[in-house]
Amino acid sequence: MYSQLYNHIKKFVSLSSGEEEILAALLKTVSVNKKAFLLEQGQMCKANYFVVKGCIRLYFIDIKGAEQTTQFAIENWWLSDLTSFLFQKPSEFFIQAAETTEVIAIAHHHYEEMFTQLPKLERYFRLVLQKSHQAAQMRIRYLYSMTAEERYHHFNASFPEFVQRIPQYMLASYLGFTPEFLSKIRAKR
Amino acid sequence: MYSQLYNHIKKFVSLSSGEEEILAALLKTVSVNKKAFLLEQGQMCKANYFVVKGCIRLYFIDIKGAEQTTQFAIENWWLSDLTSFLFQKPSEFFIQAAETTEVIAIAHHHYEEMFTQLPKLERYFRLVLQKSHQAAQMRIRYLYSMTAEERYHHFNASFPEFVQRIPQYMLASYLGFTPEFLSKIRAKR
DNA sequence: TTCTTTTCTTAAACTAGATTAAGTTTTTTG
DNA sequence: CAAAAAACTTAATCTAGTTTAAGAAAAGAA
Repeated sequence: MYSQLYNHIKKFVSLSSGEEEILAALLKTVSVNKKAFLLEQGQMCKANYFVVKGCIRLYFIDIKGAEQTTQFAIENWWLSDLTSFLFQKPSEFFIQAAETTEVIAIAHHHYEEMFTQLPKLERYFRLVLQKSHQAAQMRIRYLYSMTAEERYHHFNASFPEFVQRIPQYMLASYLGFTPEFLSKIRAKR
Repeated sequence: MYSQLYNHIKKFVSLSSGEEEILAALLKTVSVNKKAFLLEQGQMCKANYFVVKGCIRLYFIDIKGAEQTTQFAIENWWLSDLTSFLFQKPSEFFIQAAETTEVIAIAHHHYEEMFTQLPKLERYFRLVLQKSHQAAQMRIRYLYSMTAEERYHHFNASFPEFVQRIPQYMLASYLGFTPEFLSKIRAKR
């Protein structure tokens, strides 16, 4: 059922089958069709999501009405609007499936309980968040040091299979430029 | 000695005086003069730093030779180049004191030991990292939705005292534009 | 297969912000 | 204190990337 998550956790901390059961009681599998939403602007972010299969993205709509993708999560990554999730404040973001996606959700009302019942997951999430923070530091570095064109080529070289999976307009907004400009870059080849 | 850090930890988890002693054995206080470095490009990031008093910044030097500040830490914040710190890889960043600063350092060779000896600190760092991740999500949102001028006014309104503490060229690079452009914005008042 | 919707492309006009360069003010240091 | 160094300003010129608008191609749906 949740074996993919268990395996991910086991890369970082041990987990007995008794503990798996305790955890299972707090989890829920959710299937999201392509383009469907796990979170919409104005709602409280109900859960922290672990992607089992597929791809989800965090985005918002800017003043001009354009979608700005700020994060993607694929297999074995967690994604949530933490500000909204942790404090149950209305979100400024959407979380949408970029492909038909299956996620495991840990709901807000189970989140602290999870750590009380399974304190070793503090370590797991500490390590997961450490990795996210590392990624964020690199992300900002790239945004501040590369031109739009360099960011595209770099991303494309780093994640060629992923680039194939998502529409270009999502990638363009993630890399911080317009779809039109992405077309221009691609036309140069 | 380390009471400011203990107090910060106690906001999140309990800490007995016995545990304080265990922790103290792994920590070190470092004083850094204004403009001095805790980390230079090419070195391994030796520690994770908790700012007791003052201000440190994480920056790199871009292809054009300009300093790009990607993060600041002031009182009661942690800062490190996580990629370099965790994996002891040569860093692409500098960590420099923006003011004469006092930090508490947890060295790389003590970091995992700290969690073994004091597992409850897993929770403390999980919560600290959660907050950092939240801040990173907001940061990206602002970078993607506001103009340079809006980012300046927003930051200025949010952290007026902090803006007074640092040179404008550091703030400009943190907000993602040039010092010349910042002057231009300020001249509009 | 056709129709509809979504995604991608092209190109001309435009602009936010960078660059360059010189001068001014402030801070630091001997 | 004077001199040097660091930080800030101003303004003209320039450019990377946006905007607008229209059409083409690809993907879904029926």
